Amino acid sequence: MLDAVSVYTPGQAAEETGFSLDTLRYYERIGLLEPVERNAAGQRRFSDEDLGWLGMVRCLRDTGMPIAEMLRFAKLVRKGDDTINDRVTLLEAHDREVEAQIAQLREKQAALRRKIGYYRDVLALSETPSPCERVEEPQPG
Amino acid sequence: MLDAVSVYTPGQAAEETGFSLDTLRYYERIGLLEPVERNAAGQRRFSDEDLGWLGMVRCLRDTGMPIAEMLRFAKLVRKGDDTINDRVTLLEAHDREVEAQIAQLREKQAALRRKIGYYRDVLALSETPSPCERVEEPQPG
DNA sequence: TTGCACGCTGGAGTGGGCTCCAGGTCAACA
DNA sequence: TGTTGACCTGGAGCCCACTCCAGCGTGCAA
Repeated sequence: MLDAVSVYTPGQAAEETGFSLDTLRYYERIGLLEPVERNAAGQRRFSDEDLGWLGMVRCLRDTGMPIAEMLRFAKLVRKGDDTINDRVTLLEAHDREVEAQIAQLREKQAALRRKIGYYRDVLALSETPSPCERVEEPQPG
Repeated sequence: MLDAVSVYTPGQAAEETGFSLDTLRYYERIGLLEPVERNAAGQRRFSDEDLGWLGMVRCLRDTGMPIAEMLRFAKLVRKGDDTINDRVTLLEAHDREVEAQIAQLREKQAALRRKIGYYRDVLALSETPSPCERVEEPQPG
């Protein structure tokens, strides 16, 4: 397979990853991103590998992993293939947390919808006043 | 229906709602919670209504609504029944955001699981070395 | 009558995750 | 030759949502 190795300016990297320039620099500063290659003028040139890793970071970040834990994962990756077991353990734990997060969102969303339904009933009754109907429980808010 | 009106100490309210004492005081301070009743000694006594509202707050907070927006909602609630339409609008918008959040989590979770699967394949191959199998794409991390 | 638990206040501090800024370099174009 | 525009650095600042603290009051039980 012919690996077309590309190189990206900071602006392009930001565009591709959705992280801001400042965030990319910040990630490099704290070691979440390994020191990025530079051109003669000292400007960053991101590689495909960098972008791949940033994709992973985005995935973890968007699922709520704190930076401290991403750093732990990054260290494992850098340590080499011996750490794959540990990486799986870490990612599986995270997967379970994501699952829990979704479950909790669904649950609260259901409550939210009940509330909306309650308000709708109130509105329906006030539009068509008929003394026989009644919305059961008064609700907070 | 016989409303057994209860009253709760700050400690009990914290217990019931899962918010810390400091958070309850903070919410009152910023106006997310209306000024709570006091006993002769000036200590807070939370009502069932307070707890009900705090339940709503917990639901909104746990689904990621920022405090500023909860304050907007709180103001509508205080303004009275004329605002029920606005409240529905606000909550429906929030419901859509929750939906989007869940969708995004599911999507990223799928990527996460592909990654875990990839690692598992790598592990399986290194345990049972057989040169015919190959894990397709090298992955970042 | 003292000791402890619980609560009060105003204000300062914290932690996470960026975000902004001044002052500078460099390359390309008009 | 001058002016953009993209990028550099170190360090300060910001926002959110709490969290902690000193110093104080109250009420009950041993």
